Amino acid sequence: MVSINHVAEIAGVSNATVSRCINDPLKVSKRTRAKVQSAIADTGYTANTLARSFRRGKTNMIMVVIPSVGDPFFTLVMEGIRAAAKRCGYTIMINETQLSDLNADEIGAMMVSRQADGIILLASLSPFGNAMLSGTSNRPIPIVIGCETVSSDLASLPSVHIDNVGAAKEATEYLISQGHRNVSFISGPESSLLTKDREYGYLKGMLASKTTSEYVQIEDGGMSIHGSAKATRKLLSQRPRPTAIFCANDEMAMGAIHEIKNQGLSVPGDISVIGFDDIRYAEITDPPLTTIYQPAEEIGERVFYRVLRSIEDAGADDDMAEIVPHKLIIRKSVKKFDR
Amino acid sequence: MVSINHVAEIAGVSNATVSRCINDPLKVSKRTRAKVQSAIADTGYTANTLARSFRRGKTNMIMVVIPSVGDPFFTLVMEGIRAAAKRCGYTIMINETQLSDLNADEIGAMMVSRQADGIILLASLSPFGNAMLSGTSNRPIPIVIGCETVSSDLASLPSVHIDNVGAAKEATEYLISQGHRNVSFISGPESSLLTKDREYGYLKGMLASKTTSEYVQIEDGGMSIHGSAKATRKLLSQRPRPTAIFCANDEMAMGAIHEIKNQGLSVPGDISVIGFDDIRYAEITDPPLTTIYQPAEEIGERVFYRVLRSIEDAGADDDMAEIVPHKLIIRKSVKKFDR
DNA sequence: GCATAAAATGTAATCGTTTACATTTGCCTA
DNA sequence: TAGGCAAATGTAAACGATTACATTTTATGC
Repeated sequence: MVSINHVAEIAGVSNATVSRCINDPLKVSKRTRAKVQSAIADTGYTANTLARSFRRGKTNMIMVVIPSVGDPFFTLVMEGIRAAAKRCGYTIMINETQLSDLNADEIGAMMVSRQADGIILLASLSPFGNAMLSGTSNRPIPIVIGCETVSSDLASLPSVHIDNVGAAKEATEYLISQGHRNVSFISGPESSLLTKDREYGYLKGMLASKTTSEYVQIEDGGMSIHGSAKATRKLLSQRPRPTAIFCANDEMAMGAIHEIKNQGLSVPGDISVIGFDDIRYAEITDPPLTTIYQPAEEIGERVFYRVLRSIEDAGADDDMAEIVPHKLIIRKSVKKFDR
Repeated sequence: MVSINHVAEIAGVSNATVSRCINDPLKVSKRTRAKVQSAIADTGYTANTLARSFRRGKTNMIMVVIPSVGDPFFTLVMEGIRAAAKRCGYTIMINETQLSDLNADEIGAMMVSRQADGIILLASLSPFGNAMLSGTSNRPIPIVIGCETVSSDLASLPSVHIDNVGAAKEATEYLISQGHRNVSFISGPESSLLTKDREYGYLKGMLASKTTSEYVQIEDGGMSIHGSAKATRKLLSQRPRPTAIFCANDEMAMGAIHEIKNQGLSVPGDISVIGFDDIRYAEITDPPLTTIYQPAEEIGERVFYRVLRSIEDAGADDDMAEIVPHKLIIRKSVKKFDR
């Protein structure tokens, strides 16, 4: 591969001049600049990014960790991140890390590998205790959590997300306001703290109502269609049967609706369903899904600027959670329950 | 940050010894190894990946370019890639590049930036002519295309995909075998060559039948739910109305089904719908979607090994297209048409 | 105990950039 | 035209790892 030195030789200047030509063209005279530029064109030279990042100690890359490519929720979050990153001259790299693999050590390793200037974590981080994460001071590179929450026991990290507890409580209260008493919740895996928050919100909502506690029922739907279908099957076999099911995300709501119909029941005729996230499929499910909207694009944008600020001014690092507003979107999957 | 030299100093050895301790521990005596290891533990040293990759001229990373995070089709492809990469000690980085932005120059820039040892392109590459791509010899790093196809006019690239033309023809023929004559096709944007192949397969299928040419009808659905809904609206307003709609992917089929129902028609009662890809939602649409299955995970695996082979043995580079088998999955969105 | 081979370690160059500092060139003014 | 200053360029030292080669230490056989 052709290096800066080849170019320098061909142009008849020193490598420093070539470097300046690229990074600070005004510092070199018009005449030499022309020479260098033609040498670059002739050789087809392109800078070795690795060498440059190494020398500069800066990659101008932000790494985004997501649990799964193919999760429709991330489309808009990424759009927000990408747009902001582009404006600021940063490149985005995505690292897909299955929820199960994700632990503090791995994230620590990423942070320390210096391959990115900052990390955006669109996933939860359960098994804490890694020193790297505990204080703002000893993090090699800044990290900000988006959408998810963070356990506050051992450590906290800067984050941008909605009030998951409040939103879930709101959804539950909506069901109750529609006359439902026997409302079940389909939850995700333990590892997702966000899901636990939503579960907690559900419990708070149920508690606030005058529902008897026997109606409070939580099944694990594993954040997947099939898991949710299975959980739904179990819920539907109970007597008395729930009249409404609240799912911790839309994907599971889709699974629940499918299973309910499969059993010959109707949504919302027999069972009402409510989801969470407002992914793009929510409006085309049959019936269209009532759900909680998250301002995904805005979260993406904010989370990026948050990382950026920490990169540019290490002192600006803080551990605050930034809460953005959510919204209950009423469609057709919930019906008044009157009996 | 603590470098290898700090560690060396603390352990009382040379940096070369520390390096050997890390990369080839058997080459250093037990006693010094212990000293070095405790020095590493004390200092919390971790190697600077950038420096290492730069020096070695190898990053052990493969970059996967996908048009959109949040496209459910990629889940399984990525799973295949990731599993294979893990086995082989490679890290996967994902670069989300919107279809519209994707051009040969950008890919060329990536190739040349040396930030990855190879590229997997899960997207098409339309505006050709970049020298970087034309011959196997002058590609800085190997690139393999997965799922998509490549225009063969100006250049060709190694690839792994199904026979899109054949599969689309098969789907069309299936509809015709069910008695349909007036079959429309909802296509994607020009930039996706894969879509064009499917369109071509549709045309071949229609041609092979005795359908009158007035029944051949193609609408652009832009690969999105809304685009497809709009295209469907247009198709449904025609007289005679199509009795079946074949969509270039499942997402668009979901949009089509939604729109058909919206108009008070039934699927498959009034209109049959067939999709493409067999994403995870295909079996829970209402009705479950008849579609073409792609062995996504296998494609991911193969495409990875293909890149790997080129990395390890530059001579092994070839421009062959590897065709994997597809399969028509019959569910409930197509009904016999008898009149 | 000595010669010799093998194992362990050290020395220093190297990868391709950037950049502080030194030097040269060009220009202007007195 | 000398002197002085600014602009342009060059020189060489980093950055942090790896590694070919040189050197030292250890082990082995007689």
